[in-house]
Amino acid sequence: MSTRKSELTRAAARLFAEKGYHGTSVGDLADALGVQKGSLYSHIEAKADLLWEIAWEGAETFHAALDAVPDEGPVVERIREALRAHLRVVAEQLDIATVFVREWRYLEGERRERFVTERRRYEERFRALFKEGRELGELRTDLDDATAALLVLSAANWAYTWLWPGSNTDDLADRFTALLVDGMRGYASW
Amino acid sequence: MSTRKSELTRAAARLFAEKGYHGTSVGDLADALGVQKGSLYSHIEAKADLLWEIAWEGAETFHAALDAVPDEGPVVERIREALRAHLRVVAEQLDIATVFVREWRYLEGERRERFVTERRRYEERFRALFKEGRELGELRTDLDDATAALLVLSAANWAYTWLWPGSNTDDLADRFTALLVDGMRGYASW
DNA sequence: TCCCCTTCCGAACGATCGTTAGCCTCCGGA
DNA sequence: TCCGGAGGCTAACGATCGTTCGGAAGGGGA
Repeated sequence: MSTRKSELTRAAARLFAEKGYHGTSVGDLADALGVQKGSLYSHIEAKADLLWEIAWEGAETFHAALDAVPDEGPVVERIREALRAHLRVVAEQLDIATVFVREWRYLEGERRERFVTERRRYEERFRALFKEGRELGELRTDLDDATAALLVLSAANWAYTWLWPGSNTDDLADRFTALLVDGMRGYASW
Repeated sequence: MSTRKSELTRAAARLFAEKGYHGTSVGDLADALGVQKGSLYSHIEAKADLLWEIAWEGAETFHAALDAVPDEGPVVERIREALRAHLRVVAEQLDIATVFVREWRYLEGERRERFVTERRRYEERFRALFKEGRELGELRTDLDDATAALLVLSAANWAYTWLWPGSNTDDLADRFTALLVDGMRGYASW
C-alpha cells in the first residue's frame, strides 16, 4: 500500500474521530492532504471504503492486542493484562479506537454485519475470562460474571472519551483491576 | 408548547439516536411526521434547534433524577440510588439519553459550551459521592475515588448501547453497586 | 529514449442538503 | 359572522454533497 494512501487513511481516522463520519466531507479529507477532492479517487472507490478500512483495522488491532494475553495462568492477571492491552491500543491509536467504538455504526450492508460479528467476538473473549475465573474458583463462586464483564467492557469502550495519548494506561488498568477485585469497601469495614 | 412541536422533538430524538444528527436530514424528520420538509419551519428556526432542545432536555432529566437522591445517609446507598436513577432515565428515555451521551458533540457555539458545563457538573456530582465516601470512612480510606467514579460513570455513559426499554434497571444498578463495593474476589479467597 | 504508473488537476455531474417564500386551509373565539 | 393564528403546501433558492472524467505532470525502469 502506497504512502499516500496510508496518509489518507490516517487523516480520515483523525477527522472521522473529530467530526464524525457524516460530519466529514470528502472535501475536508482532500484539504487535509492539500489536494483537490477529485484526486482522492485515485486511492479509494468511495468514502465508505475509508470508514470500513479504519473500523476493520481497529478490530484487527484490538484482537491482536488481546492475542498477546496468555490463555493460562491466574485469571485476575489475565483480566489485568487484557485491560492493559485494550487501554494501550486506545491511547496509542486514539483515532482508530474512536472509529472502532463510535463511528462503525455508519457502515452499511455486509460490511456492517462483518464488523458487528467481529466486535461481538471481541467482547465475548473478555466475558469468557470472567466466566472462567468464577468456574475455576479464582473469583468468588457467586460472582455475577456477566455484570462484571459489562462493567469492564463499559470502562474499555468509554475510554476513548477521556484517555489522552500520553496516559499511563498500564497503571490505569491496574487500578481498575485492583478496584474490581478487592472492591471499594475493603476488609477494613468488615 | 403545542402537541405538534413535541411530536417533532420526539421524532427527532428517535432519528438522531438511530441515524445520528448528521445522518438525519430535515426530509427524514418531515417523513416521520408525514409532512413536507418546509412545513417543519413553522415549529423550528433551524435543524440545530432540535439537537439543542433534546440534548438540554437530557441534561435536565438526568440532573432531576439525581436530585431525588438524598444528600445524607450511607454513601453506598446513595451511590446505589444515583446509579439507579441514571439507568432508569436511560431505559425510559433511551432516545434522549443517547443524544445526551453521544450526539451532543454536534452542538455548536455557545450552546455547546453550556452543554459541556452542565454535563461536567453532572459527572462531578457523581464523583463527589465517592470522595465523600472515602473521607467519611464508609469506603476504604485508601480508595482511589477518581478511578472508582470513572468506572461507574463509564457504565452509566455506556449503558445506552445495551440497555433496552424493558430492562429492570434497579436490579442492574444494585448488581453493579454490590460488585463495586464487595469486589470480584470476595472474602472466600482471603 | 520511451513508456507506464502513480498522482493530481480542473471542471462538471446529478443529487441532496437546510432554508425561505408566498399562499392556502381550517378552526376556535370574539 | 368575521378574524387571526396555527399548520401545511408547493416551489424554489444557493450551497454542498460524493463521484466521474479526460487530461497532464513527474519519475523510475527497461
